[in-house]
Amino acid sequence: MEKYDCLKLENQLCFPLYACAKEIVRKYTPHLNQLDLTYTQYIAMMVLWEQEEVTVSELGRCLYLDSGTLTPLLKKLESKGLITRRRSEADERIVLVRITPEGMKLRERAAGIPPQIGNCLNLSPEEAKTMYDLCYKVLKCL
Amino acid sequence: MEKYDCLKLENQLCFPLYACAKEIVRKYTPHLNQLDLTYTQYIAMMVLWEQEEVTVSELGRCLYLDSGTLTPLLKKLESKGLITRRRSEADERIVLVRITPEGMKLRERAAGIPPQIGNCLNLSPEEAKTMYDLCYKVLKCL
DNA sequence: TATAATTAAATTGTAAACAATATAATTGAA
DNA sequence: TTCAATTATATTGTTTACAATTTAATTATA
Repeated sequence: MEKYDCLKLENQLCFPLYACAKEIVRKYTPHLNQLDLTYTQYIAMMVLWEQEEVTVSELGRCLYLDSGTLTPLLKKLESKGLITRRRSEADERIVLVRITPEGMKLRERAAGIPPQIGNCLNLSPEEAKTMYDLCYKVLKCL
Repeated sequence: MEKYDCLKLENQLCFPLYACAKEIVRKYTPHLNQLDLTYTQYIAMMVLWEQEEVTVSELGRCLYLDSGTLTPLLKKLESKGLITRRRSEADERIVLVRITPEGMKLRERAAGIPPQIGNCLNLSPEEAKTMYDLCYKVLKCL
């Protein structure tokens, strides 16, 4: 065990994780292009397909993103007519993000995507589950 | 099993992977700031600490990055004096990236970082190994 | 009640990422 | 040999990401 072994790319856990995430997102891209969505826009829509209205900060907690990322992204989704943004009347600091009927319609077409990605990952259901659990274990303790 | 279940964030494998990679990179940031490196610059340096000279495309294959990302990044590292860039004489299309003594010096300080990250991941060595293997399994089949 | 502290979003600035395209050098085929 | 394909890198344009800061609203405290 040499002094600098821990600096070898092949001994890193973070690097394959980083590369893997990046490459899977790239796999999504051609499918998402058909919906005119980027990956980040897509996961934001996922939250809204489940929950008609959320605040920007709730969305940020769900997606591990901050307002610096979300504000321009949400403006983009708004300009496409998929969501609306309005200040809460009860607390003017809060912006409420709501999905539009147009946005809800996309769900149908989006539902075809995950199975197609799943198929090309080459993992057994057990392996996928293991990976899923390990990711959340890391995320929980940051 | 409902029609849209596959669109729930909690049923995605890609999302936790994406979030996990992002959050770990964020963990690196304060340590890398002390070396005046970003994460991507850091993994590029990792390749060069192992291999004194590489072409841009070799580096891209190692890191799963293309010239659109690497060119500006390498110019940055060059401006910091950590690497040099020059065209190959045998084939003028190729750019050779070489680490400088200055760049080599950084290795010493960088060696302290991986252990600190490892400690806060909350994974057993076996879990880390499993995750590592699964990432590479996915990467291999893209 | 006045003011300090906190909170929520937005803004600014920098870097990363990549598709698409451009440029230039090299290789291959007619 | 000439010109078409290929290869390597660079450039352009868009989006992502985030730290740091700003603005505005709300809450807590003196």
